[in-house]
Amino acid sequence: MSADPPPAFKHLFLRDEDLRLGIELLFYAYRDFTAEPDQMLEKLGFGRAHHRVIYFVGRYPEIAVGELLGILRITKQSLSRVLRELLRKDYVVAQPGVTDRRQRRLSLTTTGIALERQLTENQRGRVAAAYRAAGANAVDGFKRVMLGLINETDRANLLGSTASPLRARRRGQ
Amino acid sequence: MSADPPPAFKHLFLRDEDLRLGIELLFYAYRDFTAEPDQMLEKLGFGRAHHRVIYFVGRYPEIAVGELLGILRITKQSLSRVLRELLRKDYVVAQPGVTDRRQRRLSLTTTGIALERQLTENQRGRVAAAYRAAGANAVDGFKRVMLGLINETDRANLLGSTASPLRARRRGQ
DNA sequence: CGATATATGTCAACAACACTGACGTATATC
DNA sequence: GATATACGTCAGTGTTGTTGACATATATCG
Repeated sequence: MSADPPPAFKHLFLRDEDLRLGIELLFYAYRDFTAEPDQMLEKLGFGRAHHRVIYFVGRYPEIAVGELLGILRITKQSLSRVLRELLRKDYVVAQPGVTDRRQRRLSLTTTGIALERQLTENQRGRVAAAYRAAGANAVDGFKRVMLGLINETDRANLLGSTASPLRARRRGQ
Repeated sequence: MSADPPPAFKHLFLRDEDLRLGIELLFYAYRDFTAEPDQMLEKLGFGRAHHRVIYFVGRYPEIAVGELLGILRITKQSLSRVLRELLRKDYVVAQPGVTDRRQRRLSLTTTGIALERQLTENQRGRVAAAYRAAGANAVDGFKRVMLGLINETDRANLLGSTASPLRARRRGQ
């Protein structure tokens, strides 16, 4: 057991505790935020990766594969496995791009939309409850800090919320 | 393309966009928050799971295995693999509990503390930057919303920050 | 004291999801 | 026509999670 810090370092100590709290909030919030949707997905034979794809395809209809990769930051091989299932089971459809026919532009089917709604409902409810409990002022602060935690590239994109998904650099090959 | 919502639903629409933004902030923040430490860990032959163990053992020295499991919400078999490596490579030490000698109470070694610091430094810096950019008021709001996203059990525990890790129900067997 | 519960560990098998490397095809673009 | 881009596949591998079964030491209760 170490003694309390001398008064001169009190500020520094508090700041460190504060930063640790921030780190932990991220961990616990993400853990609890994903737990229930994960359980729902399990019953359908899907995993969290499927959720992410369904979510962002729902968010940006007609998104190109490359754009999706830029958001998820995974390799095309990883996406491929998940996406193939979603296409085969008719949750997602792909159609050639209009201006660039090499692209496969992804959208949710009616089934996909239903699933997306069901999955996201839980998270939406959780966010709504937290917003309500904290108040509008706190929500503003929440957003500002969260944006500060996110890399430049996507930060701008999230602010102009109607904007199209930014083309971020992909990983690997 | 659907038209703008009629004025009567404007509020509802904004609210929905707002909740979606909340969901996405969580995703992007967690993604970017873990990316750099993950890269560092990779060089040491460790993964994110190792980081989590090192972090929480550092946070709660002499933590019992069961308590750690309650925080991480994984099975003891999952923890075992990671913990064994950390013990073998002398990042973590275990000593029998004083009052209950069945327990193995975990602490970081000097090496472990050094690694923890190195790993967390990045995240601490990220949080510090976000806090600084957003301002003290926003930080308060951030904490309140984040706490609202976390399940009851751990919420109380996070507020009294000097408290010992709560004994949460474990999963599986 | 003996029965039972608890804290922890191990072995084994399996699944989800990430990665690298290599290579193929169609379409754009210079 | 050459080259770059968007995308896809096959194959192999590693980390991290899961279940199920079983073992050991210590605590606790009747």
